[in-house]
Amino acid sequence: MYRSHSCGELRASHMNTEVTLAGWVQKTRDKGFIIWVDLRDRYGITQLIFDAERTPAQVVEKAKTLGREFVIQVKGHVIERESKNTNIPTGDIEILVTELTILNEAIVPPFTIENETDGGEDLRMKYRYLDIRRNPVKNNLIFRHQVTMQVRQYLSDKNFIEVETPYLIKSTPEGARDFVVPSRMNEGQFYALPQSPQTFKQLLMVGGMDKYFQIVKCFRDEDLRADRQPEFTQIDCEMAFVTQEDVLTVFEGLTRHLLKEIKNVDCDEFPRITYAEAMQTYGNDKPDIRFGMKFGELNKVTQHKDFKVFNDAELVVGIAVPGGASYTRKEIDKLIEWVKRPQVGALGMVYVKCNDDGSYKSSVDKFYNQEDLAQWAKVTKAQTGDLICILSGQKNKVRAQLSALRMELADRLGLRNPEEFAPLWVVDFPLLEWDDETERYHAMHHPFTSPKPEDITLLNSKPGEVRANAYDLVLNGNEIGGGSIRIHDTATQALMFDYLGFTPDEAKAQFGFLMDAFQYGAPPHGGIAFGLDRLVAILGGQETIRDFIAFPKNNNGRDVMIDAPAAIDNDQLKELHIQLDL
RNA sequence: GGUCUGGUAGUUCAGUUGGUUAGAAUACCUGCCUGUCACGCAGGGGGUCGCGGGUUCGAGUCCCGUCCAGACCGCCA
Repeated sequence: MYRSHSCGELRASHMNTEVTLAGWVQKTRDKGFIIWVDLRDRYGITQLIFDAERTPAQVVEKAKTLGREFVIQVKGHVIERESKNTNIPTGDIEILVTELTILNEAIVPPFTIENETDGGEDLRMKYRYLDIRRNPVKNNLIFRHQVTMQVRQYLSDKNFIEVETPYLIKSTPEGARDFVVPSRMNEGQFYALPQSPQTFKQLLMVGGMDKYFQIVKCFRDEDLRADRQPEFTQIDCEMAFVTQEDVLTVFEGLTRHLLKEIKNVDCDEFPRITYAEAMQTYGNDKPDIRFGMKFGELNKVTQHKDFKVFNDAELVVGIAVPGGASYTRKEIDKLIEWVKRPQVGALGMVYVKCNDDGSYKSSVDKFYNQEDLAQWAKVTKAQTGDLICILSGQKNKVRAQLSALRMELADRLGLRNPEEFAPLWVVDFPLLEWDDETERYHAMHHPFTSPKPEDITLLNSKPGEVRANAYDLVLNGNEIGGGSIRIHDTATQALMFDYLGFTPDEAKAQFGFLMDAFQYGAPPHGGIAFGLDRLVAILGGQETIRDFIAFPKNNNGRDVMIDAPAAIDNDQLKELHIQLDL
């Protein structure tokens, strides 16, 4: 045994006992007559003392050679500190060392192993094993473990069983780009890594495993973001013999359980809004409802004047910014510049100051009088002291732009408190989505999502208006889960594939196994998948998922620590029958 | 594929209209210090200013290209 106790557990009650500790040297403080060493492990820090009067001389000499991150083992007695440190749990005691063993020396680390490190992002990623020694990253990984344990606990208690599905599967053209793995034994053929275990969990339903879940890696070869990694983890769930209501109930329960167990937050029943409402009210299908600033559509109250910009616009829509009337002209100009950036893409912004004296001052006073502006304030629910920001143009674009502005302003106003949690369901997503590039409809969720029965007749006339039995769970402006009731009969599935532009042969080649399975008694089923990395990050109060992943990839999908991806040698390529064309 | 921001000591950063020997903090090394815990004090070492080209008497600074990192748009059923 290298140690009798951890570096986090000794207290005054252990006084005078002999202990053996092992860990890393966090810091040495050499006062000449006494050397203190902070010894660190996963559990905490314990202060060691090497005292010229009480410690053997050769031990003191050895202590003088210790550097940061040396791995050492010490034997000694727990003694009371003369001056205590109330900042750490072990602050009442220290270890008077009698034996010191250097288990391994360490070169000077490239950044400090402290809560507030001096290391930048890329350096920390390159030496991630050192970064993990720091409390913020270490605690995030422990936090993630606690969340996954609670998920397993809850679902297992509800009679779900965890089943593993394969990682080497078949590529499909729908959806994200696949990561692809060449097969040595099958010349010229490739596996694909799953974007999700979707078809397998449906086949498990056909197999009678009526409540399934899996905490599973998924892979998508798309560009990264702060909240997107090429390999990520889903809590993947599916149930048979359920309606949408059943699924929402179970997973609202799971989410409530996690908020209670992990954050000690009690939630009321989650609000539900339709996709159409979300788009109209927040310009976004994953609204952050911790704050207001709801959209007010102003077409009716802006027409019939000479302001051509608004008259010609498909949508004129505004939000009331709390306290914004006090912004200076310069601040508002900056805001206008912000919405005109290419990332947002607005052509301009009209604003109205709701002055304290009840009057209004707008950038379009030339066209609108005080009564008009009062109407606008009413529609956007602007109060005295607010600033109304108005964008106009093509409906979908304007909604996206104003949504971006709403989120930005909320950030600036501190309305997005990471310790506040506002979950909601967004339901009734459209089944299909028009894609300008390919000039056809795509499945908005995936091709196995069932249309609402009452909307099926619209498939031929107004395909864009067909609603699906699809839903997202949204938390603080992030989609943390999404799912649907699936198609479970061959005929409807064939109809969907036909609609999505598959010929019967293509559908058979790619999803024949699923269509076949449906012929052998597929139960009605549906499910949901949560993005675990994102969920954990949000519960942990952060926007970026990287520090909740032990070994994440950088912006370009690289692991800078192991330097992957990398070229492989010609023998390997030859064995795989692959020729590079670079 | 695109937009924006950044790249200067081990590290985090400052560096004025282009002008002497490129600075600070921290880390590191040496010495001192009778209770430290962000210890303190004194001293020291440490730089291809990402890379390549250009403008100029002169470039960390200006221009072009390129690489790297981060955020975002496209993309992510």
